[in-house]
Amino acid sequence: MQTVSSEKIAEPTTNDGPYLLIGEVSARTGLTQRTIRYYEELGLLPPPTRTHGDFRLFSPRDVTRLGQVARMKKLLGFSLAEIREIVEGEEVREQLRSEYRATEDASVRLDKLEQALTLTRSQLELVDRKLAQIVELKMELESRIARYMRLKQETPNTVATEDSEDGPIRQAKRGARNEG
Amino acid sequence: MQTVSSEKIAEPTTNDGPYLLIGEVSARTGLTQRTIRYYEELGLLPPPTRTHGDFRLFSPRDVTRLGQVARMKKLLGFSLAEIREIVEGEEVREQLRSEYRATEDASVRLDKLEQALTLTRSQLELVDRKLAQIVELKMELESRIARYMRLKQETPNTVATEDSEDGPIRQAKRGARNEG
DNA sequence: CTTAACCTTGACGTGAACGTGAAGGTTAGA
DNA sequence: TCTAACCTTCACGTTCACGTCAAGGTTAAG
Repeated sequence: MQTVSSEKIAEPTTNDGPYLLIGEVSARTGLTQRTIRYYEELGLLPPPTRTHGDFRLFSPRDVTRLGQVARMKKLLGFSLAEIREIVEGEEVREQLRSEYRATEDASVRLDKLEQALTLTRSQLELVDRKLAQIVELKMELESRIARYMRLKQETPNTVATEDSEDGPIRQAKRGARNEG
Repeated sequence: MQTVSSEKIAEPTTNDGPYLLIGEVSARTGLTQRTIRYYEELGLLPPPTRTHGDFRLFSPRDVTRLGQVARMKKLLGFSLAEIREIVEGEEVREQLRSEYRATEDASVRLDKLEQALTLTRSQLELVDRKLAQIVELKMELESRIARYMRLKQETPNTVATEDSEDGPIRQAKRGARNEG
């Protein structure tokens, strides 16, 4: 479809990889073309390479990155500005990677690895903080549930499981919908 | 201070609690007055009682609720519309609670408890889903860290075994006219 | 060469979630 | 009673995160 095959391009920049046009990237990531361009505009994505006609060519790495950004936004609820900060770290990480690959010097490589580790760990820490807060919320709900269960057991048992479905509780009944 | 003491109110709805004016609520929750009114407008908060001069009087429960809403938004990244759905469940829960307390009938009480349980469980499920997704993200970061650690250990004696599918990344070749 | 299906950059529109006055009423204290 | 500090309801403004044309260039195929 919109992958860029080697010889078809008049004189592209790089045509030996599975580079994608924006339409295909959009289809694969679920993001709209507008959104993708917007993310690039905000610096959430490194400027992709272009064909000589200025069509954007997205590397697999770019696509992965877009997925990361989308998830950050959806899962962590971060603003795009916050995500950019995180992702700028990612930039550095790739920079480190290329520096790593550019040398044979083991000590330099170790240094780069160490820096990449530090970076990734700080990203992880960010996620962990969110996680902890959500776990807290989860525990509150669980203790509430436990309280209900306790009350249920303490309530003297009668034989009736009859349905008295009148009154304003109909909403609650409706609220208990089926699960998938 | 903006707490409302009992006798000062001309003829409010309920004046035996530590009811607060919006300014104080704002100070305690960190939300602006505008935001609080907006949340009420959206139905995220039950309409608070009023003084005879129409000043809003927030119950401690209202304040708690505002805190919950704020956390939902911040932590889960939900839209206010989504939060309203969750919080409507909370409304029902309180309704159930008052109905529970209004009866001595054990079977009715069990029924109410059952409904409250169902409701809270569905809320918990929502939180759990988010949690699971974030854990996934966390694990990715951790595996990345693990990879770095592995590389670190392998580095002293080996050279360039690891190879991903990305080629050398060149920058855009023909200048886009609008680029800085 | 022609054409359809892509793509490009503007540029204006939109909904959500508030911010920011404006104009005026309420409350507590002197 | 008077006033400062609150509060009220409009109502328009703003930022974010895109949506949606519009006008025109590029690419692949016939």
